[in-house]
Amino acid sequence: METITNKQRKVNMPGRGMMSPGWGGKFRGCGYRMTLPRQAILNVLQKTKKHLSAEDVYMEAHKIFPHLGLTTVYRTLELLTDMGELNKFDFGDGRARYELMEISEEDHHHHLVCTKCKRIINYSDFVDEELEFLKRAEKGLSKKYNFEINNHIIQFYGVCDKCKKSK
Amino acid sequence: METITNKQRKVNMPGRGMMSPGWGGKFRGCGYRMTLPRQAILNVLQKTKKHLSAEDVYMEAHKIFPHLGLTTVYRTLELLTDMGELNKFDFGDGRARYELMEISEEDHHHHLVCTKCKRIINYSDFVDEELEFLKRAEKGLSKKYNFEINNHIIQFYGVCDKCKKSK
DNA sequence: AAGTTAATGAAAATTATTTTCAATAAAAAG
DNA sequence: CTTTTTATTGAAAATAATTTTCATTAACTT
Repeated sequence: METITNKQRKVNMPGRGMMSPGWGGKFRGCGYRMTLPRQAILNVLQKTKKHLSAEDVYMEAHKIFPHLGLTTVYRTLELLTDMGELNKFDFGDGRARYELMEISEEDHHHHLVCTKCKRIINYSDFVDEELEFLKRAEKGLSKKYNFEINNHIIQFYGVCDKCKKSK
Repeated sequence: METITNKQRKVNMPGRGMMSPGWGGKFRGCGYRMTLPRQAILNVLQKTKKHLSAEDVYMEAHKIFPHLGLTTVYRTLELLTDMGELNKFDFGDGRARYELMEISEEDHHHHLVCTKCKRIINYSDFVDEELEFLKRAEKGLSKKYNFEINNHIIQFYGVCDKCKKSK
């Protein structure tokens, strides 16, 4: 596990493999700056397929950039969410959970949430018919309510296989 | 605004008009008891079409049953949610919001959430095609993952009419 | 009417998240 | 490359929603 220090800054800057290019531009395009803490946080978000909480992100990013503070994690997650680059979820366990858009998009899925054990199952079945439905709904809704739709969430709640068996 | 006192208990018990019959039975069927605080809370939930927070419910129910405590509101809302009688939502404003299943069902709708002003628009368009999609998804998912689906959430996030205009 | 036990409310505790503010470091300017 | 500007940072304190504790009360049972 390599850590990022200030001296290594240029080596680890976007476009050199550690990071998909473009993040710096995205930030700067919105008037923000690309910083080491933000890089570390993005690295963590890009490497996982899990739904991390702010604390989870902090623990992981802290390994790469030890000086990182939890506050900065919260701020960065909020920023990315506002920029539309990050999906924020509530699975009912009392903390927000996050997933990069980038990842949701290349692997379009929704969630089955077990209300007993809080397990999350990603599913990507029915994507075709779902996209069909979503496309029409979005078009119709944005017209009728003059509402600009940027994102959507579909979640099913119920009892998972394991919890059904352990009853 | 009438308040409920202990002396009025029998008068106000379910089945006498203040309350749709059956709540007492539902509670007892699950091993719980029908109590005055719960009646007051249910009254509030049944009278509104808004998405109330725990605090909202407390303020309203407190008018009917002044001895009520906020803790009891939280407990009752959790209980009803676990019983599958109440939908719990997170619209991103830092507090949970609730809506009786009873009401969601008789007026099936989903939500447009404005990420700028947090306004919630209920919509019930596309319900037919949606039901079609949901029915198939639920059947397929419950078979493939052996997941018992009890509920679902669909939310669209974006910018509402007013916020678009005030840009 | 008395007994059993779930439910209650006040206060304290917990916990995720936000705010404050002086110090730091990106990007811009010279 | 140095200086300037200003966004960003992290530690600590503050906030606010929700949960827990525990002695008391009141639903339902007998």
